[in-house]
Amino acid sequence: MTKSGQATPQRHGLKQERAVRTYAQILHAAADIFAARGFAEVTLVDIAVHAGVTKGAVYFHFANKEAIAVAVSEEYYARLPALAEGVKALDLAPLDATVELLTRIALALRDDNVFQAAVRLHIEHFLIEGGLPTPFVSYTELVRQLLDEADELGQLQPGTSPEALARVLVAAFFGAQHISWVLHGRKDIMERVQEVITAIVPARPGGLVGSHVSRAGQRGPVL
Amino acid sequence: MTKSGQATPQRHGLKQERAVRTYAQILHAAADIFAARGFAEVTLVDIAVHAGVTKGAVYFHFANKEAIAVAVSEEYYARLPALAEGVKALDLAPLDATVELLTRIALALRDDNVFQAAVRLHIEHFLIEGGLPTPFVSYTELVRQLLDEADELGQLQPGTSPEALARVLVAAFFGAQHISWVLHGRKDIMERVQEVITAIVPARPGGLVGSHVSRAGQRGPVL
Amino acid sequence: MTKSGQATPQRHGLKQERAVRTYAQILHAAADIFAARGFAEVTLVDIAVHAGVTKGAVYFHFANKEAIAVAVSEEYYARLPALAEGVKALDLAPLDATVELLTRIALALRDDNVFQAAVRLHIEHFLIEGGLPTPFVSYTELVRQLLDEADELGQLQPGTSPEALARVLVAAFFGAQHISWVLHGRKDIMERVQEVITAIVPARPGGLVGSHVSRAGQRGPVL
Amino acid sequence: MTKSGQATPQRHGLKQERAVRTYAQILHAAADIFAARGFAEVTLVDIAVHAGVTKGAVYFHFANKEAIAVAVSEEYYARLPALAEGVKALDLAPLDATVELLTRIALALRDDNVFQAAVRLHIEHFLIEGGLPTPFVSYTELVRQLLDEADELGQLQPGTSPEALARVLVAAFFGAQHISWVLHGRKDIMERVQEVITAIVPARPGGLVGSHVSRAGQRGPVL
DNA sequence: ACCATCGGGACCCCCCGTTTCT
DNA sequence: AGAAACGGGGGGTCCCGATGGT
Repeated sequence: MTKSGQATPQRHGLKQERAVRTYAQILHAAADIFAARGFAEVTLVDIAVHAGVTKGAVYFHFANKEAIAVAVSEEYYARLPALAEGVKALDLAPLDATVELLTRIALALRDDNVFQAAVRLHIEHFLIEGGLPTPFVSYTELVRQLLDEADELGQLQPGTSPEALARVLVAAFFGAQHISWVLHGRKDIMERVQEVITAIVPARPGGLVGSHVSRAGQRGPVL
Repeated sequence: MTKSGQATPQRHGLKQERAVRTYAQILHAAADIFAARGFAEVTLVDIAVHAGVTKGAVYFHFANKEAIAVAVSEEYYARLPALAEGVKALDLAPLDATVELLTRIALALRDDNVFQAAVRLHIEHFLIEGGLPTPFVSYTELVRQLLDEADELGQLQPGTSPEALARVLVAAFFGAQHISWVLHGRKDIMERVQEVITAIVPARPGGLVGSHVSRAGQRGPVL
Repeated sequence: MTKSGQATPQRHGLKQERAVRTYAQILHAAADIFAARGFAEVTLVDIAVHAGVTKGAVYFHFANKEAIAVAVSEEYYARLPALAEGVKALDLAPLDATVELLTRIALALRDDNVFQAAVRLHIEHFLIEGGLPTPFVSYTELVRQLLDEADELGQLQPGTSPEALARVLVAAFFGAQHISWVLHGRKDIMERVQEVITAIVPARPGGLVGSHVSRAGQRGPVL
Repeated sequence: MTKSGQATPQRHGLKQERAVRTYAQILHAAADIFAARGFAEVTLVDIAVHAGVTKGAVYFHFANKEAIAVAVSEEYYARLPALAEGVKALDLAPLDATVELLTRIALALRDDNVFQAAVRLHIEHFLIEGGLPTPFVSYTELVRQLLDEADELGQLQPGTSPEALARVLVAAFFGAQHISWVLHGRKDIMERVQEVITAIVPARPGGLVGSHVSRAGQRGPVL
């Protein structure tokens, strides 16, 4: 959330740095409020007020309400690869990397309202006429690559298709976080995701479920 | 759809059978249209027109738009047990019964717009102020019971919690059908659900994935 | 302006007589206010307030603001023939009838806000997306028929085309009333129209400009 | 269009000639676009874009949107006398001069978008809060002077008031061009104006309708 | 009882003409 | 002169009662 780094580097042709600040304010205010109340129940004014600017400012930066939603969603899709890079950098075995990736995404879903907003907006994507990025595919692709590697190392059950397993894993992860959200406001998301990992990801050689790495990743009070 | 039974059990003594017909018309029109366009994008007039009645008629039978959504959802929750009974009647081994149940629900999701509408409405439940039944719990409970039985028969991996497995299964199933819907309009739902079953339900002794029963179910309509 | 007669006989399928009343109220309020301030400067709320109803009522009777304008315009085009009939009934010589017709229309423009509104709306027709009736043509046709008759009676200058003369007459009449409106709020419309008649309509045999009939038509204080 | 002269007489000492160019660009872009779409339907951005400048530039030169409209209108009123001078220079008999004047104005209305814009803006003058020059009066005055001269030469019908005839002529001319605009996009304006002249201007001694001069004028551009 | 007609009021998005910073 | 921000409605839409017909 710091100005440098992940969020809205130098989008568009925003010339003045005040504009960049305003843009980011609006985007994050929107993420906050979309995460909490969804697309339909949020008005432009809500976003503007929450961002501490006026409707006009919002209108200057975004063509319409949908454009804001799209921008939030794109911010999410811009962060995902960064997250993946972070895992890559750990140089783990593929299955451990998979677990680590899912764990980190789960954490982000619990703590980062851009993630929360993006998921919720995608759920409501039919309300948003144009142009949310297609969900799941890049995500599934990410997981599939890791499982392919694992397969080559002979770490999957024989006869298991990495592609199918990736799809199942993504589906289960998505379902688990969704159910956790609906039933308990994502309070239990880490446990539910752990269950998913345990049940679906093959046991890793010499490793317990939940490696030290992924444990380390759990900064917040998971249990 | 018979007057007695699951749907609209003698709703406040509808004397004239025309009223019953009108009620059912509205309900099914609503299911159709909710399934296709969601809650927010549907207006009372849309439902009225699609049902071939006037706004006044709708208003007579339902307090408001949400009440219609709730009624559709309740219709769904009334059908679920019936579906479960159907599986029970087959007298299958618990894991086979689980598979059968999931398969049948997937088929219903593909073919029956009450099911489709209910899932979609639940997805948008935050738009619907009051009173959609809490989702997932009865569902998860159903699966858990079957897995408990399987556990007692020693058909689960040692150390596996039936409850956790039930949650994972439900999550994966939900996620799979959702992704299938978003990406391909549920055209590939059966394959995706099969993948889920294969990856999560333990292999049944001497049984291939997809028993004759569930195969048979893949052809005809649900009931 | 009485309920019976000229205005809004039994439009649409307005079943309840309150509805008919409301419709007429809105229409006349709109005429009033359009006549005074034009299309663009009038809001739906203005009309609703002036009619003593709410926006909802307006929305029930008219699809949008333009539809109101169109209705007012149509009301005008419904009254024109009636006016022409009134002249026909006098059984005057064609040129006298022409004069009488123009005179009566001028009076209506001075006194009747449906006429005023229609003319003004037509002036702003480019603001009104769809469907104002094409102006001038039926009007010109009316005059041309009278001049044709006069021509057959040899009352036009030899070599004069009745059609062209009709066009000129209509143009001059329209121009005169417009200028009178812009410069003097139509206070001097009768004099200006009289000037037009004098200059363009050939002198009638044995008749002075401004026959007794048309004088009689001038109920208000013309001079 | 030359820098000196009719348009933009040293408007508040524009030092830079770039500014002069920009001013003219905006003015003519505005004329174009006002002529085509009227005052209300044109936005500042439309004008700015069409002129190839930014909103800021527009605001530098004009206080607000109305000021642009007023400037266009004034440009028109600055050109009218020049047009009259051109006719004067031909040294025609007064009635011929009248015809010539009307013909040239008609041509300008057909070909020059400053004229078109001005007429249209005047039509919508009620939308333009302050300060459009009062229309018709200087125009009528011009014609009246010519008809006065003709009267003194005994070229009007006895008993005809030159003033009234001027008013009728202006009214008919205005009406004709307006109707031509509304019905046929001014394609037939020359014919319609010719009809007006034929019907209202007394036949000139030894001259046919449409003198060689005005005929000549029908071909080339106005100036 | 059941349903149709009609009217009520509450927003919301969008758009735009304007200033205020650079 | 350009970039950015401002704020005020307008029209449209909708969900829903009141009121009557059948």
